[in-house]
Amino acid sequence: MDKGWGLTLDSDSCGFLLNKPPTAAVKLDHHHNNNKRSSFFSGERMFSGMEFPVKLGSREDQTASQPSNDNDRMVVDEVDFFSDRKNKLKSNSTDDHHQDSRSNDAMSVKKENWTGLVVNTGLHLVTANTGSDQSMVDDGTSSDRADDKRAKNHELAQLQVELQRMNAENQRLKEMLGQVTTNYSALQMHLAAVVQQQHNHTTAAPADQSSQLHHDQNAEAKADQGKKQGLVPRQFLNLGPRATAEATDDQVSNSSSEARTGSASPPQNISEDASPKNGQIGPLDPANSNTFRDGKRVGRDESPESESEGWVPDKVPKLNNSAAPKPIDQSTEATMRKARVSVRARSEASMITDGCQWRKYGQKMAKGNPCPRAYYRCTMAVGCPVRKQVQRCAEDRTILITTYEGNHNHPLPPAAMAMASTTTAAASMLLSGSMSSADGMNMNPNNLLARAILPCSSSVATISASAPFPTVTLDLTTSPSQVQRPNTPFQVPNFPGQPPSFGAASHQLPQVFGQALYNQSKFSGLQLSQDTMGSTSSQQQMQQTQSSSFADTVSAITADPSFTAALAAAITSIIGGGAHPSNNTTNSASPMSNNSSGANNNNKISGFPGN
DNA sequence: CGACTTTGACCTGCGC
DNA sequence: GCGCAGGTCAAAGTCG
Repeated sequence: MDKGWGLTLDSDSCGFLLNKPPTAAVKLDHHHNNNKRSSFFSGERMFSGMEFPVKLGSREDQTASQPSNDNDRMVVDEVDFFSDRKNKLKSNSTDDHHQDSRSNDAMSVKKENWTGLVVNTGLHLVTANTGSDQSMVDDGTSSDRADDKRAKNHELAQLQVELQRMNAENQRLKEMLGQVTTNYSALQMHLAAVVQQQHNHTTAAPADQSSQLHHDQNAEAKADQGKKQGLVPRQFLNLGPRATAEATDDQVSNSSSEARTGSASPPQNISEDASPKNGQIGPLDPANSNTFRDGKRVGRDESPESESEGWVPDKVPKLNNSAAPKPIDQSTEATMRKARVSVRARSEASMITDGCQWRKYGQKMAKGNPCPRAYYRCTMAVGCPVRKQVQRCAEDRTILITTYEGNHNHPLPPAAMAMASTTTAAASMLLSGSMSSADGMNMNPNNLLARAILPCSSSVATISASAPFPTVTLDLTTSPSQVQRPNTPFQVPNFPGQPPSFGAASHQLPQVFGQALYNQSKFSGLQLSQDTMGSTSSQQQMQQTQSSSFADTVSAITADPSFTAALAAAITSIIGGGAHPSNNTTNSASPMSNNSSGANNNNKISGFPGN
């Protein structure tokens, strides 16, 4: 009978194992076997001999009850149970556990058969262990030991079960976190857009004027440079081939302003940018084609690096000057365009830790910047098209400019989700905005985002929709508060998944968007780092008041019934449309398509005047 | 030994 | 056509 108790210990553990995945269960079993071979083995004897009926009943109880009650459970049951379980566990997966109870019933009916089965199946896994220990069994002390062991095993099993449960929970939370992060970014953009719209309506009389005012404010620095070169700060408008064609410089400014305001017009600019890619650009005017051609150049100018480094000026003239129309097919345009997301962050490290694995495949000295530009390729998946360029800002060596290009074609680790989702969302928005303009506001749910981002972009994020590569620049180096808009304090909390490196940069990823929102739209090259230039002092003050004002702003905005719908649409677009890019390789929909080869040619960074 | 970095060569596009 | 610049490739070297 003591044997039976010993058996119960094993069975208990086994009972716990029932809930566990096969692997864990197996380990436990082995462990138990080692510790309690004697008891277990005796158990087998018991089975073969006499005790099945009792065991059966107890076994059912165990299966139903789970670990906690096992201690009190009768040994007999466990013995049978253990044998059954062991055999089945080893032979089969966890599902078998459920079947165990069934089998137990069957066993009661057919003892001999069952035992025979036990022996056979058990032989492979169990018998070896048991065989050696048979002699061991039987003292009262052994039963005590068995109790202790059983208790320990029970605890262990519980802990393991709990651990697994926690792991599963953790996994779910991570997934949720990724989605939440994406949604959060979208919401921020939308919120910024709404705030800006409100601000525009309240402050400015005519939307156009107001928009221009903002634009002018934002672009002042740019304008200065642009003027130097004979360019107008409005280049942002130029982004779309159409914009240039349709609008003169002044008109361009107007259109841009509209986009900022969040009116229907904004998408136009964006759409223009993105539209070419999809070939949705409505009518391609020769002028458009021309502009588009310019766009190529602009695109290079726009390349985040160039922007960040203020290389723009040189190219800007080119853009304007490049009036020479060069007809380009839509398809060509599409191939040429590749959305990019540039992240500016302060970091001492040579490269921002974004959770992905990168392999350096090249390094070049870029004109106008003493710091070499490094080219990295994502190595987390064989065919992953994502590439990034890392270069320090010539103006401020502490600023690290990372430009992402392409969509990951593989699952991302949680740590990489934040960055990937952010960049993807930004790029998606950029493209989607273009999409919408071409097709019409309502065509794509992303339009909403585009609207949101555009207005924001004008003030906050830097979007260079221009030519080949529409680029969104997320500037983490500046304080979120915007010079232009005291009202809009979006300070984004830390990204959950954000790697510490960003923290080191002193800017959290979420801030990327927050700042992006605040940054003025920079036309590809025009802007100098206005962020750094203009707003530092005021921004700091603003930040202090941000938290309170932000809460107010949020509450006010959320109060608006329309906001809910807009928000839902934005989230939907991001999740459904925008989110996909990260996981899908060839999602052309996202701005970041893969034409790496094409990209090479297109990007040309004009010399950076400053350095 | 494999993975990664370094670095010069090569390709492509654009401006003059 | 030539030169410049950006971007990529791939051999050689380095590191764990």
